[in-house]
Amino acid sequence: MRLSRSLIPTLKETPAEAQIVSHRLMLRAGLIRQQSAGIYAWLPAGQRVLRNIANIVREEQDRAGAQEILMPTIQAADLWRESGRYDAYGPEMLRIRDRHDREMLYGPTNEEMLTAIMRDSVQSYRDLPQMLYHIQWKFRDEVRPRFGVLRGREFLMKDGYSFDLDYAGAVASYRRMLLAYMRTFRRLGVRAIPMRADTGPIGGDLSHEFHILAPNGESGVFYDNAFETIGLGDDTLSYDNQADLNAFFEQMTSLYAATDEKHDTEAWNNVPAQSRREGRGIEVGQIFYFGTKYSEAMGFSVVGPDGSKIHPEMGSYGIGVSRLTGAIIEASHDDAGIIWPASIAPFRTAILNLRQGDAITDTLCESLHEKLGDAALYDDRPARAGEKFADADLMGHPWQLIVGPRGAANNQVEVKNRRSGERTELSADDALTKVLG
RNA sequence: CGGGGCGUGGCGCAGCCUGGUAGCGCGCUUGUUUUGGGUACAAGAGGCCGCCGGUUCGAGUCCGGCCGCCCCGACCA
Repeated sequence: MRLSRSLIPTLKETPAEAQIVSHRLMLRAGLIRQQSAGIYAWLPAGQRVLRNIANIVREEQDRAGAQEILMPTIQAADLWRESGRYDAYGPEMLRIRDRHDREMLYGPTNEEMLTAIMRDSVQSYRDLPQMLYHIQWKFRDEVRPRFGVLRGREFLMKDGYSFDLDYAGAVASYRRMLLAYMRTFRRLGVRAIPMRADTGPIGGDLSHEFHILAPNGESGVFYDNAFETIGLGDDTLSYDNQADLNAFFEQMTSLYAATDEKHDTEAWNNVPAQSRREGRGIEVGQIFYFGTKYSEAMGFSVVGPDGSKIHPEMGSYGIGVSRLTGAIIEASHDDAGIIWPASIAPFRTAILNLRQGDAITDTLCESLHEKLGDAALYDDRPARAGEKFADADLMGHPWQLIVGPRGAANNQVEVKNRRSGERTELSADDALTKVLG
């Protein structure tokens, strides 16, 4: 893509409303623009990041055997009356009336809807287990939206739901998702730590929050530093092997990790002092088991092999897709701007033409652009070198191909790695190889 | 929801106290210049001063109401 033809409006100065670094950088790098408090438009570069994150989430959900569906953003109030949550939910739910004065709402989540769908479609124990998910915009009318997309009112979310015949099945689904989540975060280029979370009235140990470590995190976190070195769901594990899933679950949950809310001083003291780590974390996902809460309340049952009625055991699995965008920036940036992990960067490579209008430089840049295709952003603006450097660093492309007239005359370009800052003079072909590798 | 603050060109801000033709920096346009980390000079374009009402000969400025946005706290993915 050519920068001269793109809507990527970078800003030299920080808009006054943005306080924390990810919000500032998202505005300055031209990823988003605010429309209302906690509601954002995603501009081309931002949309690419969002799409990249969503695609990785989708691929890992599919790999774990979940099926993608798509549910509406607008739901009928009556659905929520069935579970009793219409009255219980409070002012965070955005309630709307249509032209016929019917009560509707902009969904904050979809347990009711999916339970109703299952109720209408699944009658036999033979049809279970099932695991479904959707990636959808949701809305919670936060009292006080802030921190840009980290605490927005409208947000893009992956929500998954499992339906099993019994508790053992629900546990198996839960463990499967734990592995899927660790694989997802690993591919996103961040280290997320599963922390024991509040299970509320359900009880048990089947609720975990996934936190990315970042200085601006909303929660204080305590964890065993083994999480900084162990493999987090590598490919040797198989979803088809329950022993693998159990062992992985055991490994993830036996190490200490908790937010300040669930911090247990006694257990903490059992962690060797040199392994204790304290910091702050941003929650980017949560998984939990909630049993038959909705299947009972909404009358969803299947017939068992002996003719008995079984209310399926359910679990819910969320990942904040739009929130991850901000969270990853919080965890990966420097004074100059964003440092994108390659897997989700809007553009893997930027081509910086330092002498727009110079025939040799132009030709080399065009050729690089053609070979790299859509994964590259070609800065073909008639701007000064300094501006191009600053914008490229701000936007955070993992690689920069810096093409100036001196080098171009010898078919040489400079390759800069955004994260390490390392620069290398290479032939055009070698540069391409390096960037594509 | 309690407490605090702010709305003036695309962005950052001054002007308001003490009413009298709306300003600065950045960005934008054109030209010259410069040419590897936001160059210099010149000439331009661009503003229902958040909205409504009041006071006044006259309101960005004073008064009232409303709307929007931000920060701290409580709350929350």
